Amino acid sequence: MNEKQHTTLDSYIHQYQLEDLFPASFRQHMKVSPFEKGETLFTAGDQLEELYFLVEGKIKIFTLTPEGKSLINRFKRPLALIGDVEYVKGSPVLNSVEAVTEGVMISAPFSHLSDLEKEHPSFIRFLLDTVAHKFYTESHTTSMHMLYPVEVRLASYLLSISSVGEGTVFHQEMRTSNLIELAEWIGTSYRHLNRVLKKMAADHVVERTNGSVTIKDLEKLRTLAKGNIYE
Amino acid sequence: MNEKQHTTLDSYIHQYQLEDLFPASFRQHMKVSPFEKGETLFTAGDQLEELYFLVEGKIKIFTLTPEGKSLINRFKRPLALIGDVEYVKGSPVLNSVEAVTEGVMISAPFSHLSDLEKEHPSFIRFLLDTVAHKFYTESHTTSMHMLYPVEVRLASYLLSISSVGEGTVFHQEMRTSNLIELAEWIGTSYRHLNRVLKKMAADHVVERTNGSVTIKDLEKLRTLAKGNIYE
DNA sequence: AGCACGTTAGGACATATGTCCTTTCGAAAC
DNA sequence: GTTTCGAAAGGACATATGTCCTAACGTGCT
Repeated sequence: MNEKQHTTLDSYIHQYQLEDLFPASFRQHMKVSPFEKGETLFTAGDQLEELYFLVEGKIKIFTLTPEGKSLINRFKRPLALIGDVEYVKGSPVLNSVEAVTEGVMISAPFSHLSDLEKEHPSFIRFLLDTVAHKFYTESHTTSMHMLYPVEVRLASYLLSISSVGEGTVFHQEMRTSNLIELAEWIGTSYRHLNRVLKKMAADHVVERTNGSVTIKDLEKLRTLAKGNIYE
Repeated sequence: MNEKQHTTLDSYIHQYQLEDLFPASFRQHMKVSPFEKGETLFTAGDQLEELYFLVEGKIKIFTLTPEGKSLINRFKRPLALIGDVEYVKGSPVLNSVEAVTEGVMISAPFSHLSDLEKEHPSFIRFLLDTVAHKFYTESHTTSMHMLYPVEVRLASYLLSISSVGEGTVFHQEMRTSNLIELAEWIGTSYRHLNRVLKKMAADHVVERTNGSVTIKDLEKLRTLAKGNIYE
């Protein structure tokens, strides 16, 4: 590892307060890997050899069926772990991962992590916290996806991205880069998403202008979401 | 704790090889709790105080919506943990739990588990393994539920309960106690399940006699399942 | 301007799935 | 044997969602 990389690694570790997790002696095993927008980072079925930390950029985790359908499981921003479950279970990659923006990951080989576990049990606790949280949110969204129609899910999504300060409504745009992606995230077809959006627009819940969607009536949205919200 | 309970607790711990996890000194904090068939064990939103181990019987984990719909997340048989994620995250119970049969759970208070963590780090590793596995299966079934129609899910289910010895097909009955429960498990309405079953029967994939379903053509079933299988 | 391309928007139709209701059926109770 | 009751089976209809296709639109490029 060259000097530049070393410096970068340390600064990321400092930035995210990972000093306790990775003692200085361990960092020699770690790597810094930048990635480009749109790049395929991992493919379902891959056998991982390292645990990755997303420290910059945005990625999406998704499932692809043999028939070509895709379902976005979640988006991730720093600080996020990739490969934690795979490390623990020793199983192949469950979902594919793609870069939504450019970014950076730092990584540590599985082979050295088992040593780290022994010397720093806090690392196991860290993994446990991470995986438990993943399970919690996954379980929550699953129930929602299974039990409510697209309209409710869309309303929940819109609520979750509208940062509502006390009473003041900031009309926000969607965070997904486009409607196709949003459809994959909500778990429906683009066509159907469009249909539901049109209905919401007709009911003055949202407004569509120039391909962007703006929230008009937060209260109606809350009613539609039936108390559900993403994450 | 009386003598009887003590003996019972020890025998369960022995049976499931939990000796290393719970040193003798810790066992005084543990309880044995039998439960009846149909009993509601936990309700979503409860605040848990103990970690439970299912050591006998069968339970189901499910979600209830305010509208009364229910979705079965999974069935569990010994040895299974309940409350692991809640313990780690300190959050209220995510899903309701009901006893399918009578059974027994043993439990340990959260308050003492943090001590156990310090003295026996292997306990954390045990939790991590458990939660990682839960996440893995949850994620798998989620994708399947979102991406495939009921017919595929039903075929997968039937495959997963048909223990197929080399070439020999054991025509098995379903493990869910009835079709209503099966519908909740697959994530559809009873009516629709019935419809799909009828179609499968018409195609000679299964046979329905006296309310029980028998697998007739394993190969066709495999084709229908498209390589998916539960768990 | 004119073209290329990805995104947005929506019509027409097919399919998947849900809701409500009625009938049948078999086991258990009387 | 008759009654009772929950589960099985399915008809009729409504709704949710998917598929295929076409058109409009905006942005960047030539």
